[in-house]
Amino acid sequence: MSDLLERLRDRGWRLTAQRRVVAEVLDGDHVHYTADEVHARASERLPEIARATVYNTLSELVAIGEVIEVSTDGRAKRYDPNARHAHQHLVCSRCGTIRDVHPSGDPLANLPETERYGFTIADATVTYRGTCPQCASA
Amino acid sequence: MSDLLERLRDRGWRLTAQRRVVAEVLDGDHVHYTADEVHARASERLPEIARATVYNTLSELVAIGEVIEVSTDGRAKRYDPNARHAHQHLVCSRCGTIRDVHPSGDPLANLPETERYGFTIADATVTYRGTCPQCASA
DNA sequence: GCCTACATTGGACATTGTCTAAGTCAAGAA
DNA sequence: TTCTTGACTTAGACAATGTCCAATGTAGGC
Repeated sequence: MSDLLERLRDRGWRLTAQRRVVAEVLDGDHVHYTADEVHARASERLPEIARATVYNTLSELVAIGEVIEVSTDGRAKRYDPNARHAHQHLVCSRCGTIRDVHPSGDPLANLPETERYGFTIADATVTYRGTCPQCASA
Repeated sequence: MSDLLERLRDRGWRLTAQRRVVAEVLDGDHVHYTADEVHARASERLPEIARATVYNTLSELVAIGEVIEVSTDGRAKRYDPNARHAHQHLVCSRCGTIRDVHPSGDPLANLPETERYGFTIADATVTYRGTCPQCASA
């Protein structure tokens, strides 16, 4: 099934029930959950899973680049399993939901050398903010 | 001195010592402080200022658009007093410091209608991430 | 099937931010 | 100037999110 699990095994990860469940939760849907939402969904399948384990697993997935950590507001971070395709985010200012979008152009090209101040720049993220259709009609 | 205070008075704000100090801290420097850093610096001039007051004042300044709230990582929000000139941010992944930068082009123009999913888009922010010279040499 | 290093657990703790009730004070009125 | 009043501030409790640790459990190699 999930080739995410394959890749984890290739990295020498022990495949525990907990990690499997967390990976499945992330894999299953295209919404970007908070750590607590992942925990809630994982608990449905594996009721005794600890919050700390979810946090650990998510951090590890982020560290190896399988998942991207997104913090759009000052609230909880959200976890984006779609790390394999470059994309940006569209955020609803009211409810906080996030959609993946694919703008054209490369933002890095828009930052001239004189505006880099000696930084070694690794990447650029673009966040579009607005109101989603559901919140607009509510 | 600060015409920020002028503008606040024009809006009917009561000019208390606390608000004055918070405005001065933001005005003084071009670094983007966290709320606690603002509180620490404000305390130097007005030792009895409460944390809640700093939070209140910052929120109010954000609400009226004098200050921008920036959350680049999942940690504390930072407050950017440079709200009057459009700009983006360059963030050091290691130490978290933020610099204002002015890229060319308009990111909004790069998001085609088919990628807007019915959202009413208000604005776009670009965050460049990398390593600052200080962290690179350390 | 046994071992053992790695993973999980549960709960204490840390950080950041919010709320409230009681006291204080800026600024307009007299 | 002094008075009055409603907006502002305070201290501390509380909430949300995230981190850490010692004890316990278990995946996978032998």
